[in-house]
Amino acid sequence: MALGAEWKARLYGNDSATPARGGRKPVTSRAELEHVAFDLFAAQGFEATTVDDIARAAGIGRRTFFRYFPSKNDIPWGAFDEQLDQLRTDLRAYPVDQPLMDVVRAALVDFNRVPAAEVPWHRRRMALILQVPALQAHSTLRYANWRQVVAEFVAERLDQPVDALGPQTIAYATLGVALASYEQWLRDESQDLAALMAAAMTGLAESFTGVRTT
Amino acid sequence: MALGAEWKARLYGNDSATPARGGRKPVTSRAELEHVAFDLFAAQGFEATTVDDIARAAGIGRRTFFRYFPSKNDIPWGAFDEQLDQLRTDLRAYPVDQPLMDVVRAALVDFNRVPAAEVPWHRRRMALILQVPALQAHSTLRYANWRQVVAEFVAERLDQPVDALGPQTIAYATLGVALASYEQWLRDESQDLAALMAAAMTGLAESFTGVRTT
DNA sequence: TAGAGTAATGGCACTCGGTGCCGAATGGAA
DNA sequence: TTCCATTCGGCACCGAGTGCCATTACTCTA
Repeated sequence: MALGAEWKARLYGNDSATPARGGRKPVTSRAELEHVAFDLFAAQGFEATTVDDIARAAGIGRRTFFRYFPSKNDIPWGAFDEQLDQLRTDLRAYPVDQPLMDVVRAALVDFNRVPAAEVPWHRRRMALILQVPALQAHSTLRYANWRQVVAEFVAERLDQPVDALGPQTIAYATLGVALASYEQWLRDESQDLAALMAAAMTGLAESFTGVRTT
Repeated sequence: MALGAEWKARLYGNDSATPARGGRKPVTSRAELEHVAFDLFAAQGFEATTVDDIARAAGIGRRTFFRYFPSKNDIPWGAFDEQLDQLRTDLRAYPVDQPLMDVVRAALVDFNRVPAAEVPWHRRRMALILQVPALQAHSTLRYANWRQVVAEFVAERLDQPVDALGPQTIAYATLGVALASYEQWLRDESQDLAALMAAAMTGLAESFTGVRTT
């Protein structure tokens, strides 16, 4: 379950400067398998689609499927971990005098911005992740890395250890904001994801007004 | 995975006024199995312990185990869903003029109060849930019910639909506060869980001060 | 052009969680 | 004792995931 280190090297590209001298060429790609799988999911549902089905539809062996994805549950996640590096960078690109939660909110919104052309695809992806129980569960493990990135940034700003209560709480809460927003976004096509996230964040802030902070 | 309706009836007690006329007596109990399982988990770890191991150690058939727990992942959860009814009640026991987030915070703290005698047990339970990847993942599904209870209460107070952005965001964020607090609590024996939750909540509130709420 | 080396493939067998089925065992009530 | 309800647990089966390993396909070099 806990996506080993080999995978990071294996899954997320050729790691730039890999010589890759010889050897047989991969017969397919993560992207292609993802596509094949999504079609099947749409047709028969996630649970009802077996890895065998996917492999057969893609013309590869079942065993080979598991060389492209560590698990069936990972199919919808694409190159998520790669994007985390971007988030890490983005968070630090904001001026240091900008209030902490403003930065977090802005970065959250940015992180989840997708090109208009990919919106329908992204919807399907997120619908799977947020609505299929097995994927809901699995996603927790993926979110952990995301939270870690946020927590690291907050920890720096607050000059606290990463695993201290403050940074961790904020990271968890921010994730909550994101998830609540996504659920809303999936419910209503016409809503703008970025706007929802901003609204959720400020809404949460508002709900705390009047709470004693000492 | 999605714990069916039969289970609610089956797992969580005799449902008070059940006549239970005749029939063979259960040969064991959830509590006993939980105990046997925890011993094995402590000895060999969660992953390394198979359902067969547990059944054998408890002197029951493997098939029977699954009549007591819907899955291996559910072992540490005890009677969680029962407690939710308590939370639901508690939230409404606070005066209506008490600020929303104060009530949520107080209820959160109350919900997680455990008798001193059970603290060591609770620690082991939560250590499993929060640290074993498979259980981390599975717990998401259990938390959903918890969030629902909080969201319902918030929705009433704000006079919004349960699935609106506000209630959902607050429910998610509150869950985050709880999880961050638990992680902290597990890290340091000497900390008081209730105090950590209160601190996390007010800390989150503080972090929002200065955020524009319009 | 014939290797030699390298990397991906995919079949096989296996483990483990989880389920449907069904006969056997158990205990209360008539 | 008989009937009924309920639990037990074996059996067969499914699907995800893994270790092993021979095979295939590709590149580079002698």
